[in-house]
Amino acid sequence: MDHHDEDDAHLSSQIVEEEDLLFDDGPSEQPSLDETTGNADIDKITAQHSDIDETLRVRLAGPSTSKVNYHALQRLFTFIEFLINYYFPIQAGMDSVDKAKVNEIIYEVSKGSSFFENERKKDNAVTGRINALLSKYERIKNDVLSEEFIIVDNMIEELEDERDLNQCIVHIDMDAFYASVEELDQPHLKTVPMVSFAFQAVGGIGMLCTSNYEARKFGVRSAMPGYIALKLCPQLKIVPLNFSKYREASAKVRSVFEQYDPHYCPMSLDEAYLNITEHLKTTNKSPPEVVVEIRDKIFKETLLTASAGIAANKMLAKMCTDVNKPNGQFYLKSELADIQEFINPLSIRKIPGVGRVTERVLNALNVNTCKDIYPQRAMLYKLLSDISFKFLLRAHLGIGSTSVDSEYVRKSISVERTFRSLSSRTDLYFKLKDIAQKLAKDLESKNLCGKTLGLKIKLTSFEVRTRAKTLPGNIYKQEDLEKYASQLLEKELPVSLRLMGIRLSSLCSRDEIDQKGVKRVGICTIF
DNA sequence: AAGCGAAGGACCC
DNA sequence: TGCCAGGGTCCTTCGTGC
Repeated sequence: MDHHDEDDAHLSSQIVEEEDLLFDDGPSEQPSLDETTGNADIDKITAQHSDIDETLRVRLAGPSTSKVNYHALQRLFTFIEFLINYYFPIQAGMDSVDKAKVNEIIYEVSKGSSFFENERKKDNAVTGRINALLSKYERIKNDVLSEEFIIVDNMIEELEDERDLNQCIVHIDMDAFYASVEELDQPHLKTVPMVSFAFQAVGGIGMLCTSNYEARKFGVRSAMPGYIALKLCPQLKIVPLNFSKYREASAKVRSVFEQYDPHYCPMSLDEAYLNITEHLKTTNKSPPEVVVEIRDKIFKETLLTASAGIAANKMLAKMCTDVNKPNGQFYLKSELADIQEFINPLSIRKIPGVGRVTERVLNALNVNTCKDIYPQRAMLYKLLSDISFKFLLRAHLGIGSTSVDSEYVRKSISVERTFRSLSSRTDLYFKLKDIAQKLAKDLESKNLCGKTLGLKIKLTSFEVRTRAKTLPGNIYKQEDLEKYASQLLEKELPVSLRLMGIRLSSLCSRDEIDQKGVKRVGICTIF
């Protein structure tokens, strides 16, 4: 019916509804021990408490020399950070959890697995990146950088021109959406730890997609493998996913959004941005009053609660949603002073787009909160790429996009599947055929074809490889997908895989091409 | 010199 | 027993070829 329906196909494929917070602070944050402890073997950490305590005492005593070895300091820092996370992790929604025990269990269960080893490898790579940055930093840290300060300050002036304080943007996020929908149908689930699952690719109960608040008390979260969740909470009630129900609930929620902003932008089944500037002109209500009204309507329609953030742009609105979650909202006035006051104390991790890795990198450069960006701006300008630096600067200034619209242009389409480890040629090609078939079906339903074909494989070791080939013309048929993907796979053999995927990009509508797969170009576009 | 394709990652939901 | 998804976007780096 309305333009939003077209998005449903891609949005409904979204499985995980929440951020994967737990594992961020788990064993993937592998420490690299400093020279005194020899190597980076995490297994020794629990076994060497006395050594660790010694190191910890040294660290807590502060730097005793004026000459700082940043290389060693970084390793030490990572290590201490790991220790703190390991024993006292800060995790949202886990106030009543025995955090140490949770991480202990996760660590014990994951230890030694291929996944774990791969995470360790990735983490070491990040540490290498950080060390490279730090040695660059070492070279410039005593420079005055007056030129850079001037450049950056000019940049800030330019960015200020982008600032638009005249829009009222709302970010709305449903609370524990899938779990809450399940609780509507089965009220007894409200009082017990419960999760929904999907992906039984490799047997067992697969990956969790949502958890209710009871389950979170045990440290159980979405995007956690089921067997770990059961270790954390043996009485965990597991229910199957029921997408049609979530879509139904989502449609009701969206009908409310529609009333306040016909161009609202859905980000997933349970999340959307609205621009209520126009709506505000039709009422005497203040922005927060309007949002209360929206959330009330959502509740009346669905019996589900939502949280919201109200601010001058999308970035700020999203950050505001976090403040009073669940079932709450936060209004950030569109005044420069209020925005600065709000942004400054926040951890850089709260910036949408700053994840686990970027946080580590920035922390290593002494940037922990958004406030820290400003005094370090000249150094950051020298160390980071132009794009990354401007991204950070915008975040610090609280400048973000105010464009809310539901237009969505797909750039790529793909299908990937995980399975039990496979290595025989026959098995591999059989899987490839299956995946090509699924992709061909999706292409059919969306009337798309594309020119660049990509193969993705994940080895049994969890190493991921992607191979791509841009073809002379557009393809969409299963046989073609299979043919070109096979050529790419052939070069990788022999391998033992746990995942295969095919992606098609450089897309265009099938209506726009002739029989040879060549895109038709309108004559008038040439002249 | 600019542009593009390919490969690898970070991040988001 | 057995051991961590899938669908996207965007950025960075590198290499080749006009």
